[in-house]
Amino acid sequence: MPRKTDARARAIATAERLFRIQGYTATGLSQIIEESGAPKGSFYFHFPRGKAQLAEEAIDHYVATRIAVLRNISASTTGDALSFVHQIFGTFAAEMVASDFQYGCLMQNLANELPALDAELTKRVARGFADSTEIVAEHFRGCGFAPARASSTASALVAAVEGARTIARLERTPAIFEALADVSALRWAAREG
Amino acid sequence: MPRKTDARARAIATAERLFRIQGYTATGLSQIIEESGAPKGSFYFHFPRGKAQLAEEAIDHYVATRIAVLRNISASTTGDALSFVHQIFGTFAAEMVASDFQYGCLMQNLANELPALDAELTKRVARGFADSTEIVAEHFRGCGFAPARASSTASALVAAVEGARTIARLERTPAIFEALADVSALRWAAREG
DNA sequence: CTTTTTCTATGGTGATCACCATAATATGGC
DNA sequence: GCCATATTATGGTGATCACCATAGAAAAAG
Repeated sequence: MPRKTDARARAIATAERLFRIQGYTATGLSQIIEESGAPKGSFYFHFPRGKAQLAEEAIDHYVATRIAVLRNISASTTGDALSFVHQIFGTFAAEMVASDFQYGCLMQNLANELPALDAELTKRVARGFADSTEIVAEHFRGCGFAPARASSTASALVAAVEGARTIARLERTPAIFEALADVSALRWAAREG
Repeated sequence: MPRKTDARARAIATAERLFRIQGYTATGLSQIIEESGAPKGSFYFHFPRGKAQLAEEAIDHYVATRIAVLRNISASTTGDALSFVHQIFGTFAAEMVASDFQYGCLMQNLANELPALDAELTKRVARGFADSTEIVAEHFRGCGFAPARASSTASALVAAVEGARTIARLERTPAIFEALADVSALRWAAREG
């Protein structure tokens, strides 16, 4: 008994988009249903646990995509920490420019509305950050960083990217990403020069 | 004709607290009125423009407090960039621990709900970030940094603090602040050692 | 005390919220 | 065509949302 419609997938994609732009609480189910073009009558058939379940599936998709991006960057800069960092900043900056600074990070948006989230959803957000950080740390270890330093640097990098997103949305310019790249470059230049 | 009640001030303080914990959209006026103990009948007397005005006054107060904190730290670490940075991370980490990781940054929470904000409120959020960054940049210039490098470093620091807040709330530990401090220390040690 | 201003109580507006019960309709396998 | 499952329409639930009109109470000024 295979699926016959794409209403479910479209609802998830629309939810991901709107949650990133507006946030979780500020986005009503009616808007998601309307903009996704999905039928209004079948929402609770596809998502019996309602809005929370929809958010879970949206963040699962978001995290998977983000991890894939990080893995790609890591693979293309093997052994080169500075290029890795620069490419991360560059990629996220480009994404923001492409969306005219409308899109935030879904994990961050959800994390800033923690009291509205149930335990399961909270767990997935935390896991998204942990998994992202681990991939970055793994790359740094591959550059010869000691494990502790690789972890610290990875955490710092992930935090910086999140903060940069917030500020870039507000200022509507990728300047903050360039500032972070500059500071990183200084750091490595200082170590080696 | 002096003020006779503190209902207004209490509403602002409660709004600031709840907006920091729950976000702007997720916090209803009814909750603010109830928790502040303010009379229900006089809200639109004190805040004729409603929720938006309340948020404006809340962020004005928040930004003023934050700027005062930054100035204090700057004054106590004159000419010492590393101590300045460490004390910033330490202070914000301590604030988060003290509130059991409940409080986010009001500027960041509002910035993540931009579509729900009117132009005036958006402007004040942006100004809060700009003013904070300028104070940090000023300190770095006082440490002998060239103006461009002082600005980049200040922007990067502010972004890192914002991202760290998000992650710290989620993980319920100040570890991310320590990671940032470690990375900063490495950076300066590399330059000087 | 009277007047003026400041503040609050009451009770509502329509809109939207997430959610759901019921029944009808598609669509597949047979 | 028949049956079982998958999907959708309809029409609602009570709750909460931000907001407001009106009137009354409290307090300062004269």
